[in-house]
Amino acid sequence: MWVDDQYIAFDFETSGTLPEYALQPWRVAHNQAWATSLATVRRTATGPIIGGGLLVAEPFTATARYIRELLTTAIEHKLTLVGWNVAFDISWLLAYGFRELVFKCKFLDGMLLWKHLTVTPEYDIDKAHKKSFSLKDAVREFMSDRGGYEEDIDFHSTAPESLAKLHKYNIQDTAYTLWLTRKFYKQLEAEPTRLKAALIEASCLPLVADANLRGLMLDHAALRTLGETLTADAETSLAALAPYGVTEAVVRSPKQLGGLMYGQWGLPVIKQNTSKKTGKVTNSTDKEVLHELAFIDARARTIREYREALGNKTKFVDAPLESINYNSDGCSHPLANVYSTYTGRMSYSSKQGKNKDERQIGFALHQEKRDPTYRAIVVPPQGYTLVEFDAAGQEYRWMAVASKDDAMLQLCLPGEDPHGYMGAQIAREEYHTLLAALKAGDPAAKPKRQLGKLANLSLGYRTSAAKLRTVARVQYDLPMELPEAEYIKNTYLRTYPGVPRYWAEQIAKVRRLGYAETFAGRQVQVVGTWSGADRWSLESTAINFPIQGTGGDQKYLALAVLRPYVVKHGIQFAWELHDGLYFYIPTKLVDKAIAEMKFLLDNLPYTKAWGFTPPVPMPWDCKVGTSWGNLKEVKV
DNA sequence: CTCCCTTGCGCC
DNA sequence: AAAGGGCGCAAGGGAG
Repeated sequence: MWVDDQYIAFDFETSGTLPEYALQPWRVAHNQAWATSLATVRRTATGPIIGGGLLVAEPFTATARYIRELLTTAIEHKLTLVGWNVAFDISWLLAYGFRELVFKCKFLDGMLLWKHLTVTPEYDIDKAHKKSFSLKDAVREFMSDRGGYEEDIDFHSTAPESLAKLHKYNIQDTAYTLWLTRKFYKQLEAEPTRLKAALIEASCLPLVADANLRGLMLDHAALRTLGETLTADAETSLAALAPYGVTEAVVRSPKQLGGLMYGQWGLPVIKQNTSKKTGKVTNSTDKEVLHELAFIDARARTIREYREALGNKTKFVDAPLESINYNSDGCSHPLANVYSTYTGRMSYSSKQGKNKDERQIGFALHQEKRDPTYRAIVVPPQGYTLVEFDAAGQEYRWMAVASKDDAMLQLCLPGEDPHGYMGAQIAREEYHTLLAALKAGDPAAKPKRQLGKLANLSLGYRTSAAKLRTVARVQYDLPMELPEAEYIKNTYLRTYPGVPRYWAEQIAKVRRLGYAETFAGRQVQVVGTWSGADRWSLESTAINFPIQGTGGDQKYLALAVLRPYVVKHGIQFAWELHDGLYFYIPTKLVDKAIAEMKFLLDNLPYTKAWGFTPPVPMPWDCKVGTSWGNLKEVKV
């Protein structure tokens, strides 16, 4: 239960040698950014206690004194530190050198609690305009009499009257944060499982703040090699295409490329895009189109290769290099955002600011290609080894749990091979015959399992046969035709009859309740016109949310359980990729640590944390390496 | 010129 | 009628 004197809210105001450096705490170490004000607020029976102070006029030791006072007070009195988007403020605590104390503290984020209460997926065309969860929006919505207090605040002035005003504003921010967090917390108390899911999630905040502050070390030689390869690839493609009127500008413009291919070359238009807003129809030049056109004109294949080389060079070589160049600490800082998708998953951003003012602080970490030559650019710091734990077959397993499908559940038991099973079904073979052939290295067996894997990964969410055919042809380069795709889809539905049953029952349930929930108790509001244009979208949310959302909750539970172990052994949380968690482990500790961490992960306290016991094991795989590109599976 | 929208595509 | 879901980033094109 919420008890006022167990919480203390805090908030930093920050600045730097450039205004935008105020958002980049890794510049503290280089005197390019600093905190200008720290405010702390507690509620007591006799009134609020306000702490902290103005920092910019103070010597550095005073800043440290205020921070130490906050953290030691919190630790001594077992207070939870409350903030708004608090991972940012935790990064500042860490930037000033208080790692040890920070990791002894509990944190809570009012913004995230608000999300837990209100998040709803966006359905309309206007997807870009998502609800804002800023403190100012919360104040406007819940404390309308206090609105406008943020007007005329200068975050960077050093004039005494401006500074006094800034600090007063900071105290207000902090007080509102505490009031709002308290309100949201009490609201969640009525639904204990939802509150618990939020509290487990909150446990990861200092780990995330630490990772955001530290950033990623990149291997310059690997970046150079990748850049040279992609530049050479692009030049080769361009040399082959230039005689036919292709230039870089043409390939980078769908409109110009369409004009060339369909106008001048006379290739057939096989797919069109219709704008949802204007209804305007354009000729598609996407990779599916190029894949199909390649059968009648080899130039289409080269165009696809050219466009890929250009795009990948920009995204995975130029952007990482630019971020290192920008940050001045030799690192790239893709920023992790907790609970930034409606299912609860994290996302990363690689830029701050918008349009002309954008700054390249990181790169598209979540989009890094799987190819080891791309992933090789990320390396652990000196003396550390990179270790990945990934939740084995995460979505397949949660789909098995959600659908209660007998065959799926059975295939989640130790020693089974779901893709081999599905492959055998498709090939009309006996499961164990295929397993034996796979084990014997029979060359005909592997493609059969591959097809099973494709079916298992693609068909769990109402994918059409046409879409399956496209994925098989374009992604896997399998010459599949529609009848075969239909056969595979039917085989899938026959093999796992619980899955279509789950679809129907889950849709009906969510439609009735108005919300969907994960096995951890995280919810999303799903309301709208179930009979209209939004129907498919609403239904898909109903089906998808428990699977993807539980995966997210599983990741937060894993981080919560690993946190004490990681802190105790000097291990650093590096980043996440939905079902994968990456750590830097001191190299001397690796053997012992991976065994112990895997044990913790394989035995996560689902029942205690969620009040739900998965009916099948939820194992984690472990990979170890000296870069993201050379991770090797380790059997622990 | 800036800003917004659309297309295209990378990962899970 | 038919339709996997979730994101973020790059680039051109067009509106103002």
